[in-house]
Amino acid sequence: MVSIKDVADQAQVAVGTVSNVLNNPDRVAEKTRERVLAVISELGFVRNDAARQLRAGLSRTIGLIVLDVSNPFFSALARAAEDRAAESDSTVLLGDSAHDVGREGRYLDVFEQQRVKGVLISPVGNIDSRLEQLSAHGVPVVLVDRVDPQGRVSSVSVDDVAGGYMAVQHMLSRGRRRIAFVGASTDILQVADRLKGAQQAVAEVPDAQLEVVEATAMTVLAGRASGELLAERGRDGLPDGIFCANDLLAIGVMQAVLLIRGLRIPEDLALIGYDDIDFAQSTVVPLSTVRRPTELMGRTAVELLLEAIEGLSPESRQVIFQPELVSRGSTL
Amino acid sequence: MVSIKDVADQAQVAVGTVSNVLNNPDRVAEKTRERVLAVISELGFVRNDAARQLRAGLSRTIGLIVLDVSNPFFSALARAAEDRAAESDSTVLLGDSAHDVGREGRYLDVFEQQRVKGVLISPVGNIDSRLEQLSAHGVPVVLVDRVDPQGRVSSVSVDDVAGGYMAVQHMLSRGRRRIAFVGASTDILQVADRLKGAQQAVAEVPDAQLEVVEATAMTVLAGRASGELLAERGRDGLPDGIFCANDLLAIGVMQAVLLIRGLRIPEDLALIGYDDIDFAQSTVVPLSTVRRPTELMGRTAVELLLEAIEGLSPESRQVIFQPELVSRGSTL
DNA sequence: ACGTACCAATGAATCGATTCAATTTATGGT
DNA sequence: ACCATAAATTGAATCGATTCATTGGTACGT
Repeated sequence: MVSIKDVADQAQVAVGTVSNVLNNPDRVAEKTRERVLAVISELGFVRNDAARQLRAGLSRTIGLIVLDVSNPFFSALARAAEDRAAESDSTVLLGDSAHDVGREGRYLDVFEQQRVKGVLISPVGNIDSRLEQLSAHGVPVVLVDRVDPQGRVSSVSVDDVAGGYMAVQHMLSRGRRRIAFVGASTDILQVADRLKGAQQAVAEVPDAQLEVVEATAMTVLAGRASGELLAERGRDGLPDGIFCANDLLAIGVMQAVLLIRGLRIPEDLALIGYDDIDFAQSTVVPLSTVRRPTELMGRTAVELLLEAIEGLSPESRQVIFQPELVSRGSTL
Repeated sequence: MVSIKDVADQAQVAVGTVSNVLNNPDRVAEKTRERVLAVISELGFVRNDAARQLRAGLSRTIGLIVLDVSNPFFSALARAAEDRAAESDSTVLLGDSAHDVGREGRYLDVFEQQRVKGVLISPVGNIDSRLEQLSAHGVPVVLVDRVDPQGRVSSVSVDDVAGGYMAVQHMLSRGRRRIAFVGASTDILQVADRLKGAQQAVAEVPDAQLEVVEATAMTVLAGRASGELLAERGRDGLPDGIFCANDLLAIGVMQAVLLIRGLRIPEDLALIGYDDIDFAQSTVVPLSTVRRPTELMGRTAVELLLEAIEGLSPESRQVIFQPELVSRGSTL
């Protein structure tokens, strides 16, 4: 394996000079620099990161742990984070906890051993003890899609109450009045917030009413079941607008309403989802939905982390983004 | 920052002993070991990976670069690879090239600098020059979902010809005879292979015929367009079985056929896709499809890499997996 | 010709864990 | 009690890049 020493010998300079060619090129005379660079590519020298960061005490790496890489929200966020990190000459190590506490823990261990500069994490469950440990070791943390109730660390998240509000307000503005909310258990914070927003919107319009339909899960199949349940009532008992807590549910509802009951969307029924997954624009009737500013969140998360690393702002910051309404055929 | 030296001082032993507690616990007397472990947790000592691997010359890390983390095929593969690597006390660094040569290159650079043990890669384009460089530096490589035509490195991939064959053979065995293949340009190797398999299956049945419909892309919308084109012909010109080169296309075809033309699946038309994406089982009529053994591929890729690292088998191995038919409602 | 800056280049010390030859301590047999 | 042997412990050397005080050169002004 080629080391800086080999390069130095071959180029007839001291190791310090080679190091300067790499890190402070302007301190080295042009002739020398060229000679060294020539030797570097001739020998195929590649910097040993371990030695660098042993000396430096810190790596140029940021750890990112997401709940599910295959979730488009997280993969897009990860990409944005990587791009932003690259701009600051850092690399992102991506870990997929797959909603598993054990995997999350293993990644945190690895990250600590690697002496990452900081950690971005969308935590599985309660990470209080982990937060303690990381901060005890001086590793900055930024929460993603979650706020720290105690405000110890910075976070980026989305205002789901506003998202729920804008979804329902959109249907109300289109003249719909009998609104149904379809979502899984409100134990899930995000679902509860979206419902809260929906309630606020309905409260502002005198003759509007909101009905809550609890689905068994946040899946297409659960949505289909809820859709059938609603459609069975016949024309009169039917709501004229349905807000689903995510796009998968909405797709299920659409399948039930359209195919199994032969109703028309949006004529008989307006429908809106949440998340703007890829599929939303490919449904039979393109699905209106609420989109989170994924890329901005990824970039901002990295920026908050860099701030924390550089100790610029000692106090933590909770950045909350506003979601965006995407209006498509299902609410025309 | 707590180092092994601090632990040694506090526990009144030599640094070598602390190291042995961590790496060769049975060489240390029980009493000493306990004392050292107590100090370790008391001081919150965390091994410095940089120092370890500087000394060792090699990390305990494997680099994995996939084309798209949000693709369920790759995310499942990545998870399996991580699990397998963990069993061998290694960690996987996951990089998402997002089909971008620049990103791929950046990851390879980082991996080289980090002195990863080896690299698993699903390459974006031609990586001949990269392969040269990596092998020149002695970094073992295993290709994923791609074979090296020159057989220099090991690989894991899927027999797409067999997959195409079993999809069409399945429909033939159900009595279908007028088969259509819907796929994007056969420039894509995978599409070409699946078509080849379809042709083989049809060739084995005297009165069966195969028609090729070229879609503009491998998406739901492109599938819908192709489906409408086919359905426009009316009953007589219609095939009685459609094989789509992936599930997205099949979902599009299903939308067109079912909703826009009011045909029945599978009565009027059998339909089968490829990939077994999550959505396949949630379509209105559950979609039959062909599944690749994703987890096995991930595990095997790691195993081939470990073999190459340990230099057990100097010659490369091309492992080709057989896909599996998943029969659902759309081909009953 | 001499002194003062300034620019380039040098190379020893450093980071922290591991390794291994050397040394100390413990154990058992007679 | 003594020696042989095994077990436990020690600590200096090592990995490779960076840093920085120091040295060697060059240019310029007087």
